Amino acid sequence: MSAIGGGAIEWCDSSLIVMLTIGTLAKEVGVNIETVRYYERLKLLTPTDRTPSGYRLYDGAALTRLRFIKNAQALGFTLHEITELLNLRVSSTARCGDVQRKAQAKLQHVGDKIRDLQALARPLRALIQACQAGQPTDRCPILQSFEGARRRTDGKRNTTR
Amino acid sequence: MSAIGGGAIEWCDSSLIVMLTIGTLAKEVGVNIETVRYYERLKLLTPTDRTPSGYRLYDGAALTRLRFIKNAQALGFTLHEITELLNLRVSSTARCGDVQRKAQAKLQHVGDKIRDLQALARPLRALIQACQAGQPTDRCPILQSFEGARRRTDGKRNTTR
DNA sequence: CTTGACTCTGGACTATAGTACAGGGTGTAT
DNA sequence: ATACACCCTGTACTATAGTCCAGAGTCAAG
Repeated sequence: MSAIGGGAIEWCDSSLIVMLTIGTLAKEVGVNIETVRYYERLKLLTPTDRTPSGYRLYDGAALTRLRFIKNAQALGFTLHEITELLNLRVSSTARCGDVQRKAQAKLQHVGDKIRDLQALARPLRALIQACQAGQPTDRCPILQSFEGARRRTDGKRNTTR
Repeated sequence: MSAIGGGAIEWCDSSLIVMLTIGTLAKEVGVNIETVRYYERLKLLTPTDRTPSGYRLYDGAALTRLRFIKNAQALGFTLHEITELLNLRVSSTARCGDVQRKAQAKLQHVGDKIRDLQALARPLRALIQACQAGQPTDRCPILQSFEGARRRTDGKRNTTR
């Protein structure tokens, strides 16, 4: 069916490693090939290796990373924020207090999102119930989801520009 | 301080109603004035009324609606999806089965997001703990968040084009 | 040794979600 | 009556996140 096909097999210091070409990787995750190259431009996903002729090769870690990116994106994180998330790790070089602060901020952010989504789920359930009972609910019930004080945790929309 | 100022007051069938000008509304929610006008172009937020000279006027419902839009957006919904959410209601005209199907799909979508965010929170907490214990965790721990079968609930990325 | 599916680079194009004017009118405090 | 902060329409520009394409090279099968 294809010339290079499923997974190119490489011999690498006495262990068998399956490497994927860009097309296979993209199909596996369900994204466009161009998107993968775009992420490379952004330094978000670098090929594990290249063939002598210049073809990009990706290993399982790259696959996981690409899947992570698409998932985090569906949760409302920008590619920039995803880069930050992926760089969060306690390395010998990174300052620990720094990592901890960033991780805590992200955790707060994630917690806020979860609460907001739960708030959104409630009127949706109520709407489904009202449907079953045949009661019309004209004034849109979804609107009441996020009542009360506004947090604005994420410091976007900075007017200083 | 300002010419038109806080909230214009209007007398409307024997009840006092505070109407906001576009600038006040925008400041209240923390968005740009142009954004409000942009949402109007998209038919997402129509002014409640206009002054004789053509100034847009907004009531409390418009304020709630704008806040909802900004919140839903922070949760990863597109303006198009938000329009759909806001149109979800059981009206005399809307077919109930239809509304129920859409609401159920949205609820599923919301549930998936909550689960994914919870999955993302776990390694963040683990990272903070590892930090406190002073253990380096080189291979990025966040990556393991979304392991297992991929859902792809939202039918984006349709290759038929 | 050609054919077809695949890949490369570099640049142009698109959609979404705003932002930023320009040129002009409105409203009110001094 | 004029200054100043606000509003109007319309058009152009920006950032983010892709997506498409041209022209050329690569790889495996027939």
